[in-house]
Amino acid sequence: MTTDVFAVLADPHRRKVLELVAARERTAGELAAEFDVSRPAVSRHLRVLKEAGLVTCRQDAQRRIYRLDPGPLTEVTGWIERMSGYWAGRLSALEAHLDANPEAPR
Amino acid sequence: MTTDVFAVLADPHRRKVLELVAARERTAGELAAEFDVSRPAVSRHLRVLKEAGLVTCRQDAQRRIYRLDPGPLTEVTGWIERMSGYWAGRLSALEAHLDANPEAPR
DNA sequence: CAGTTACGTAAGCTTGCGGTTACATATGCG
DNA sequence: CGCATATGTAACCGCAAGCTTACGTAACTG
Repeated sequence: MTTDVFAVLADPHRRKVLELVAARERTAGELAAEFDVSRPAVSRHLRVLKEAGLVTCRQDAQRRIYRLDPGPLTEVTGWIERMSGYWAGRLSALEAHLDANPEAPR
Repeated sequence: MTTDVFAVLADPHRRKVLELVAARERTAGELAAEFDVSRPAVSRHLRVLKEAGLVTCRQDAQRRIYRLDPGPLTEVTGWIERMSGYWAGRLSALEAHLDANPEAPR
């Protein structure tokens, strides 16, 4: 089971599914109609998204209605923020260095 | 050439490279030493990262020194923010509906 | 210049992922 | 109950992605 959110987001079809369910919940059929690939393929993507916790699914008669759960996305934003944090720290170190060695003043 | 930032971030090795260069720039050899895979494998990851614009590379004698460029990450954060925006809109629509039909008041 | 260091590239192999077709399951309907 | 609708599962296939080994290429070093 692929539980890595980054890997799940790597597929454009899955990202489009998320965009679609972000606005309003949709049935599997409605979602499948938006893609050029076969319905089983979409069904697999939905399973992957569900396993990753990015969508939830409730049943209404024969239909399965999918809804976005943006929770796991915090793993991504958190990682990027940490990166940017380190990056900012590195930059300020560079600035300190440039301040101490002003050979190319702005 | 894979220019899709999401796909580039899908690989854990590449994410670790980014984490490593986020703190301070590193040579290809330093980076390779941090992984259990062969050096050519790391070299390929570096190429992918470079093509995606996530790292830059300058040469110092025989060494290649890699540095983070967080710029392309905005594509990811932007996408997630848009998602969250739609999500929030959907939520407020739900809230409006609940306000208009208060059959389960809080 | 010959040897070493530090990398990247090429070629080939393997595996995993996404796709399709065919089938199973479950619910509503007459 | 029998049929249609809606959807997931199974089995199989092809290809792209990542890994490895072997080799090519600069640049420093004595």
